[in-house]
Amino acid sequence: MGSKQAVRQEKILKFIKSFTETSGFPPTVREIGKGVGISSTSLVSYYLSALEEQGLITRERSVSRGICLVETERETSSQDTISVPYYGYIVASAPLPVEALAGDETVELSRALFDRDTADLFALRVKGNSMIDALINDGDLVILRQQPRVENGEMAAVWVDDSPGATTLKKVYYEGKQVRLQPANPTMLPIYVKANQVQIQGKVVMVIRNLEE
Amino acid sequence: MGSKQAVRQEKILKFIKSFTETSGFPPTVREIGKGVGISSTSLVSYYLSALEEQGLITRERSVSRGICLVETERETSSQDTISVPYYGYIVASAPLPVEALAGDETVELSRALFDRDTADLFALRVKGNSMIDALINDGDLVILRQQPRVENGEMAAVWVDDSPGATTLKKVYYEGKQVRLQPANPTMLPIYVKANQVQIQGKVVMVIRNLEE
DNA sequence: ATTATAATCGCACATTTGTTCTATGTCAAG
DNA sequence: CTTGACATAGAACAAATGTGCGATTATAAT
Repeated sequence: MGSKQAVRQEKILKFIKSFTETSGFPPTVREIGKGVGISSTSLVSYYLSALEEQGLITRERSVSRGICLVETERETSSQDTISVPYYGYIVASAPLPVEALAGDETVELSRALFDRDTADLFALRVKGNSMIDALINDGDLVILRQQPRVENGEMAAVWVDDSPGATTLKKVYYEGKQVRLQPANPTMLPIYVKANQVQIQGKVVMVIRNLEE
Repeated sequence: MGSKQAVRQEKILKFIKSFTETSGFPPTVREIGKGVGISSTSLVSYYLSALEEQGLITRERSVSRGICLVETERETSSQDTISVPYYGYIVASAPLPVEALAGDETVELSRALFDRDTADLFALRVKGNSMIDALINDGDLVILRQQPRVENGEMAAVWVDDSPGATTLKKVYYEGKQVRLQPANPTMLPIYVKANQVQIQGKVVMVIRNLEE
């Protein structure tokens, strides 16, 4: 079972992968040791031999950094990034052009971030801070799943046909003939509208805020 | 004109690429020499320096096989995910174990999301909603860049030595001998602490909220 | 407790490898 | 022809690095 050895081997594998990705070349025995908390080069070598035995890595004898990860099918075959179509900005003054700009631009995301299908996703960037009540700020990237209905309590991009004439991000609750649009921020009050006046554009599945650009 | 030097540099470049692809790690100076027909290590080093000057490769000083091809945009898109070490939760009761759990788990992210280096990034998951003032909610994944200082106004994970004894995410302003920790939410008031009482754990570069899991 | 086995460390050694310094060869411009 | 910049070797050296061995400690089985 999850013996200490197995855990460490896993740790070493991860380290090698991470190191190689960031540095451009594999780590040395000593670097691995430092990376995973082993203070003996021979022990690292010991584990490396075990990993080689298992066919998880390849080693060149007496060659510095002579370690090569054996890629698994999953990592090799299915690309681990997905391209999510980017539909531009979501503003509080116009409906979403859901079909219009299809395929124009895309946002690259790691597939590992998502559990379900990634086919019907699309992305929007938030303009203005009118959605701060949903913990969403100006410039945030919102990933949505295109669907006409959501579960109670899920956040969605909703187009309110009526007075405010705006698409916003709110938690949606179906309450009989009306719909309650609940801001994510609990200190703010909900809005009630008739069920036929709201149109679900998609369900919010992820929010990405980049502070560094 | 296609001087001999240019030809050889091209040859070296090709060799490095080919070698790296087949071996899984970059060649040594001597291997390059043998590969392109140069019998002097110093000459290879000489050309390598030239290539580095041109920005075509990256070299780590005194590191065996410390050569890294500078990837062109096209090639980059193939290996476009990075592994960010995941250091667990950030809670309001203990400092970050920044060094402790190195390499334990990782978060896979698309490199395209980042502009700068991705080497010194790490990830934390937010526990509790004590940081809702920073537009960050329970369960959010925060990507930080490990650095001891931030620019005025940037959001950082700060460890306040004093009374609250907590690590939180705040916008940091250096104001003489004291530091102003400004919540991201403009409706909340800042906290002032002495400069030597705060310790910057890292700068927040991205926030990822997954609503679907 | 005792024993056997697995884990772990420290160290020393032999290579490997990057760097540097000096010497030599090439070749075109003055 | 001389000069000087470039190109090339080669050797020498220090640092980096993989490997092997013995010793020690932990872990599990008896």
